[in-house]
Amino acid sequence: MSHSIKDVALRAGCSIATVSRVLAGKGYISDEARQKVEAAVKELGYRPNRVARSLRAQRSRVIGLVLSDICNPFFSEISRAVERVAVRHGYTVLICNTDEDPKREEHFLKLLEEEKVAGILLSPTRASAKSLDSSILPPLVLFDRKVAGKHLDSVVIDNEEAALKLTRHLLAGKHQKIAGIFGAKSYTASARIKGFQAAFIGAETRMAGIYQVPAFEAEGARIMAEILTNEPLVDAVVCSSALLATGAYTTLRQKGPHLLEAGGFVCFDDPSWASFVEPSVSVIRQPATTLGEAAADLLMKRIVDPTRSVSEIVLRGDLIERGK
Amino acid sequence: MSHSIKDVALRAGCSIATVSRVLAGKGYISDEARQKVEAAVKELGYRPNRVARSLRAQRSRVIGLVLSDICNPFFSEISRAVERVAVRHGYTVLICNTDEDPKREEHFLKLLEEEKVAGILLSPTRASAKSLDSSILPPLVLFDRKVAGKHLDSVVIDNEEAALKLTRHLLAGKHQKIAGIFGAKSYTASARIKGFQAAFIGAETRMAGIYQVPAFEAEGARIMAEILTNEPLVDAVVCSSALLATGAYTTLRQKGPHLLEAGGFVCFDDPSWASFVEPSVSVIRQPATTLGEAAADLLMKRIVDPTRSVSEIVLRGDLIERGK
DNA sequence: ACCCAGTGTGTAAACGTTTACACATTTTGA
DNA sequence: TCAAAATGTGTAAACGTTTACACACTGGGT
Repeated sequence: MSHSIKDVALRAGCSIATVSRVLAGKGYISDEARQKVEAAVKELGYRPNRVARSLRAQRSRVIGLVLSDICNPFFSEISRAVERVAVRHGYTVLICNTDEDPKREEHFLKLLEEEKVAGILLSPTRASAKSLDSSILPPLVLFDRKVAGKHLDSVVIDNEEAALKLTRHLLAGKHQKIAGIFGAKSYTASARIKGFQAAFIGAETRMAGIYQVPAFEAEGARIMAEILTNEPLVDAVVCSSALLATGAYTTLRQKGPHLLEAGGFVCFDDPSWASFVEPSVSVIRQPATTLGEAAADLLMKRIVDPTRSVSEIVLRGDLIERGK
Repeated sequence: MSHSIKDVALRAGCSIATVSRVLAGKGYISDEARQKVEAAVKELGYRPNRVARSLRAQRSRVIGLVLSDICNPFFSEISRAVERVAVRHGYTVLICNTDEDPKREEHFLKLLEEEKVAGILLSPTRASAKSLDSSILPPLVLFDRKVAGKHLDSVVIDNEEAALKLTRHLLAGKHQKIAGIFGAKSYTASARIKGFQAAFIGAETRMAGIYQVPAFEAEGARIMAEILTNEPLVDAVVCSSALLATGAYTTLRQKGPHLLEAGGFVCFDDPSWASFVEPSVSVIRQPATTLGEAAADLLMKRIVDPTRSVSEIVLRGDLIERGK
């Protein structure tokens, strides 16, 4: 068993209040007491118990990060940024994978409340409105996605604009029929679909189907194969995330290289290979690190001042034009 | 403020002990009491305070995951597996990025001890031996890397054997001079270097330099360019991680396509593009999910029974032969 | 000589649980 | 019929902090 503040007090020959004050560095302390306490702390290798601290303070130095898939490079980049900012402010990060499942999301939000975390960063699933008002939650900042009808701190990317930009870029080529592959269930996907559709207004190129599948590589590969057989006239594809794009690209390499050679493939998220395949593929690069940092910063501010006015930050994706 | 067990007791017309017993489901409780308590819990929307629980129990339902970079796909796959297992056992995961910095590692280990986590999963940096015995740590399982001279639970991959296998595969081709790019500072890197070197014993092909750099994409690109200019005779490269490989590959696309065309590039970690570039590249696929699950399982067992005998699990990497 | 502000320290309550112990009542078994 | 065991409940202590409050002492200004 490790030592408690009592042991330190005993050793330093003072009361636990004095020890606590020395540790916290506030209140009046004589030099003599300070030195004795510091010596005792060192000798015993005393480390304060954060659980006790949290209980007393009614708030811990932990923040919760609730996201749908830490293996998605977009989210892992965000996690990294969040962790950095948190550590800089003396917080640690509790990570929760929802897999886009509202049940799991609700479970985690409750859990985090029970853990008395100082704040929560959440990229909500479609159906999360309910879980949000059902209980008294700690300070909360949304990232990547918003919740309809809720006025909350948030940091998102203008997905509609980005998808519009990306699709228009494709439209500038001479493709006849463009299909779109998007993630299922997410706010993000809907926004991108809107932008995708908007790009066709007044354009000659015809839009083919809009496909929504769970955001995994295998799903991207599967749906791409399906499109290739069901809609043989499709000669261009917009892909809504690195994971889906990687899967779709693999399929295209095998079963639709003509499409790739004609530059008919673009996607979100700048996967590493996009720059070195031939021809290289144009992408929307999402500022994931900036997003993660902004969201974490916002949360820190919200924790310090719960009454501050709501911030809704919108970032823009960058179109990186490639294609040989 | 949310409700406490006291409020529930008041509402249910019993003592807090009874409420606690109903919630824990142990001890003798009458049906009447149980129903009243359950009703009160529901009406008040009561949720237990885990911080108080942890303080009382001297152990929380949180485990710490200490790794060097969550953006590294190898580690993010592990994180995901760990999180899954943890949640299944009713735990949450506190994530800590060390960036291979022993100072940060030491800081996090102390922090996790202060948080009274139930256990720790650690992929140690080179210099972590000290921080490991300096304090009384919670149950600990090492993953991906071991610590020399310590007999601790661990799950690692046989990196020497894997590197040997991978290099031999390259040796079967007709390359003249093979360079190796490895991560810096890590136990893993040393083991892979050993295997790399061992492959040349009795072989005709000459080994060129062994390069060690921090495991980031940009570093891989940089060092690859350096090799190309400093050792123009190098006609094959072994790369020690997906991150380094992606960087190195990008450079090679531009400045050394002949090397790629001759199949002179192999790496660890099966990055997504390895299968669809031309010619496709052979890799060692590391069983990251298996590793993460095994490590988390081991930790769960260690938490339940601190006296059980130490397990050192060694997994094998799979050589995936590609190349056109 | 007295008061007040500024220092320095200790005591004890509080945070929300779990649980050992005590006590009361009921059931069981001889 | 009575002891022992089983059942049900409450009281209070403990976990390790922080901090309000009380108290004591110092020194300076009147």
